[in-house]
Amino acid sequence: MNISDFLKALVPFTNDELDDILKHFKKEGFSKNQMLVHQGEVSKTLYFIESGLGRSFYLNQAGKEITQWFFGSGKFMASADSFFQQCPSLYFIEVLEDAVIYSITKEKLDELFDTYPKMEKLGRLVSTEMLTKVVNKLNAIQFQTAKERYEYMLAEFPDISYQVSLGHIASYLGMTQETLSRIRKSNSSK
Amino acid sequence: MNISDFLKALVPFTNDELDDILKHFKKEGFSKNQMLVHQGEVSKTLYFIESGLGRSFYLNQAGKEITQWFFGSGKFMASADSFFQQCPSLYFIEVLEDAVIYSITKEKLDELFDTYPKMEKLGRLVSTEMLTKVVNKLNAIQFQTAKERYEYMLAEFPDISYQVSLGHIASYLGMTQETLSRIRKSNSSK
DNA sequence: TTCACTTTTTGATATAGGTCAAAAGATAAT
DNA sequence: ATTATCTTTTGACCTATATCAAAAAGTGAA
Repeated sequence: MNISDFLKALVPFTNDELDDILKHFKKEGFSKNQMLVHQGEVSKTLYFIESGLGRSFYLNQAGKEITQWFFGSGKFMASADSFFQQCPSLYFIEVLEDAVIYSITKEKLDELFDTYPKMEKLGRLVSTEMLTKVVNKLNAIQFQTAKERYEYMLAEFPDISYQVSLGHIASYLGMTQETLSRIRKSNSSK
Repeated sequence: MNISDFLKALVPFTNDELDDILKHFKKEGFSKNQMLVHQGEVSKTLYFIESGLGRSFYLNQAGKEITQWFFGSGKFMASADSFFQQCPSLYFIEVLEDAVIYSITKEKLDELFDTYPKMEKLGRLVSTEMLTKVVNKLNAIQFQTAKERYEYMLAEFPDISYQVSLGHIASYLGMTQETLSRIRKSNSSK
């Protein structure tokens, strides 16, 4: 999804405003497996995925990668804690499928917030929407069986469920890949 | 914590602005066990807790109350999904300790957003902060043992951990009250 | 096409934490 | 004070899912 369509859908920007806003973004292609943010660094960049797929993940005590979130096309992507609070990132951000991405620095975004009250509104809408999604995932994770969690994933992110490796999905859903493999098997035999 | 101190700490409102903004809120006392929002209703009200304590919870399939969030003094409280998306609330909002609460309707809040760009900023800051907290809880719930989750709660909400019943805390942390009771016992014997 | 490497599947076993039931301890109302 | 009600603790047992190990399937480069 195109970034200007996305912006216009949320807040009624004029074309002049949109032009100026888009000037602050940089459009770039990234290829599969590129790492956009590393754990421990302070991330200064917010990404918007026009096409492609990304994820955030961290390394647990055992050194295993734990996927924390998937970012599909038409979504903003960031190491939220690091970008918004300007603290060292707990997460890596990785491109999973070749992607076309718009990016903007924190400074430029803050400029936009100062210039356009409508941008503040956009920021507020995007974060409340994200908040709702995280709360949904939290409820799914907290009170559902492994199988129900996988079904939640299929319902909420149908596209992603088929593009991404079993291990990434399993860690995202808080289960081992063995368990997810068994769930898939039992589902397919019905 | 006082609402005007809270607002001023986040965004530099002038005194005139603050006066006008506060006029849109209503100050009220509520007593323990009062229910402010019921599951299924569309909530039109955002609350700010000056003193006291509240929680959101829902009933699971078995009809058991599952605490979803605690709201301490100096925080905004709402059934976020219902208030922001104006959909039927998945949650109840209940007062747990006698409270002094400021409330504002969605209409009046939207008026404020339209009048004061600074209010948009406030809204954005409050939701990103909330987002960060929910993400933290999600990580705690998803990858920690019951005991670690309780320790996360003690660290993140030390005050609440002692004011609230065992059962409420247990469901908040995604475990049974029996398990939490055993954890507390094993902690105290060390 | 073959070899190296990664991902997924399968099997056997272990365990954290759930469930159920009942006792003990608090709290509140008459 | 006494009874009723609610909350917490304790014990016995069970189950979903983790862990460990190895086989099988898939992918890609030379």
